[in-house]
Amino acid sequence: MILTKIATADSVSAELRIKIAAHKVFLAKGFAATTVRDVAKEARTNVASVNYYFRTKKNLFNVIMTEKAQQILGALGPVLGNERTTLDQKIDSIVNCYLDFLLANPDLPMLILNEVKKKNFEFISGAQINKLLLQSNFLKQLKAVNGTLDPVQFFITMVGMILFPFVAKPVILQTGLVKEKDFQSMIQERRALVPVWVKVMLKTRQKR
Amino acid sequence: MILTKIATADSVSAELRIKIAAHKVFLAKGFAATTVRDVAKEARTNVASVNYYFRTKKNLFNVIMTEKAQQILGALGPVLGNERTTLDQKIDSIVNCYLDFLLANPDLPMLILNEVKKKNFEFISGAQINKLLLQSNFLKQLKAVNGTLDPVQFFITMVGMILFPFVAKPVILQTGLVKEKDFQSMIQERRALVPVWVKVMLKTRQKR
DNA sequence: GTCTATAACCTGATAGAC
DNA sequence: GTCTATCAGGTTATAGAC
Repeated sequence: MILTKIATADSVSAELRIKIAAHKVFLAKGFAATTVRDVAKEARTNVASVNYYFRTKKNLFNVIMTEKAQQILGALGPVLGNERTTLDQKIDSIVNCYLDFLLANPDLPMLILNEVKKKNFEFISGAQINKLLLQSNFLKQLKAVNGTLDPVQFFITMVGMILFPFVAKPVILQTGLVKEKDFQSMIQERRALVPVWVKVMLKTRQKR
Repeated sequence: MILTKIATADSVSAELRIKIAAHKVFLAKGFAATTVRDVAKEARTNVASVNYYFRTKKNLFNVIMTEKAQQILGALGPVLGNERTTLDQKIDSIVNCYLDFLLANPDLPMLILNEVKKKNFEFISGAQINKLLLQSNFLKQLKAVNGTLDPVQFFITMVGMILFPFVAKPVILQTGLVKEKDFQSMIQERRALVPVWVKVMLKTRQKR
C-alpha cells in the first residue's frame, strides 16, 4: 500500500502515523497479540502519545476496524442493490469486488472472525444485513430464479467460496498444496471458477 | 461431552483432569488468551502441578492439538483411500465424517487456523498430505471423472463448503441470518446440500 | 503535544516445604 | 505428587516535567 510509505514519513501528523501503524500491526498480529508498544514503535513515537490520541488500545482498534467494515460493506451494497443488472452479472461483480478487497486485505477475514468471536468488535448488525442483503434486489432475483434454494445456505456457501482460501491460507501453504508464490494466481483463477460454480448451484433444484 | 463430567470428578488423576481442562479452555479461548491459571482452575488444581506434568504451556497445547489432528486425519484417511467405493460415495462419506467431527468440535477449525498462522502448531505436513490426499484413490477417481478440473481448487472449495460455516459462526449469528438455536439444524441441512453441490461441480467442465 | 518514569497488574515458570 | 510463595519479565495506562 502506497499510503504506508507516505504515512511513515516525518511530515505526517503523529495521529495519522499511529493509525497507519495500528492498521498494519493489528492486521498482522490480531488484537490481543498487539501491544501498544508495537504500534508506537511502528509509528516511530511512544506509548504515551498513542494513548493520548486514542485513549485506549481497544478504542484504537475499533477506529481501525470500523473503517475497514464500512469499506467492504460500502463496496458490496451498490452491487447487491443494483436494479439494472441481472443475477448472473451480480454474481460476477460480487466475486470480483470481494476478491479485489481481499487481495488488498488478505489478513482481514481472520481478524474479523476472531474479534467478533471474542466480542471485541461488531462487524455487522442485524439491521445492516437486513438492508444490505435481505431487502436487496439480489435476494429478489435469487428467489425468482430458484424458489427451492434456501437463500441463507446459498449465501453462506458463496461467501465461503470467496473467503475460505484467505482464511485457510496458512494451512494451505503448510500442506504444500499451493506454494506462497502461487497463492495470488490461485486466487485469480477463482475469479473465473467461483462464478461458474455459483451459477450451477442456482440451476440445481433441491428435493422437497 | 460425557468425558468432561467423568474427568472433572475427584477420582480421576490430576494429569487427566488437566488434559481435559486444557482441551476445554484452549478450544474456547485459543492459545494466547489461555493462562495456565485458567487451566489449573478448571482442573481444580494449581499452577505448579500443571507445569509439573506438562513442563510448559506450549507443550501442553501441543499434546492436546496433536491428539485432535490425529483424530480427524485418522477418520478421513480410510475414506479417501478406500478402493471399493465410488467417487460419489466418497463425497458423501467425507461430508458426513467431517461434519460429525466438527459438530463435536465446533471451535477447533478456528483454533487450528489461528495457531498454524502464528506457527505455534503444525497441523499437517507436506508428506502427510501427499500420502493422505495426493496419492489417494479419491484423487485418481477425481481425475478420471473430470480431467479439466484443478484438484487443488476443487479440494479447497469442497473443504470450504464443509468448514466455513463453523469458522464464520460468530459473524453468521451476529448478523441474525441464523439464530443460535437453529445453527445445528442449518448444519444438518448441509449434509444433503453440500454433496449435491460438490457433484455438480464435478460435472462442470472448465474452458481451456 | 511529546516524552520519561512509574504505577498497578498479570503472566509463565520454579524453588522449596510438606 | 502437591502446594504456597515468589521471581523475573512484560502489559496497559497515567502522572508530571518540558
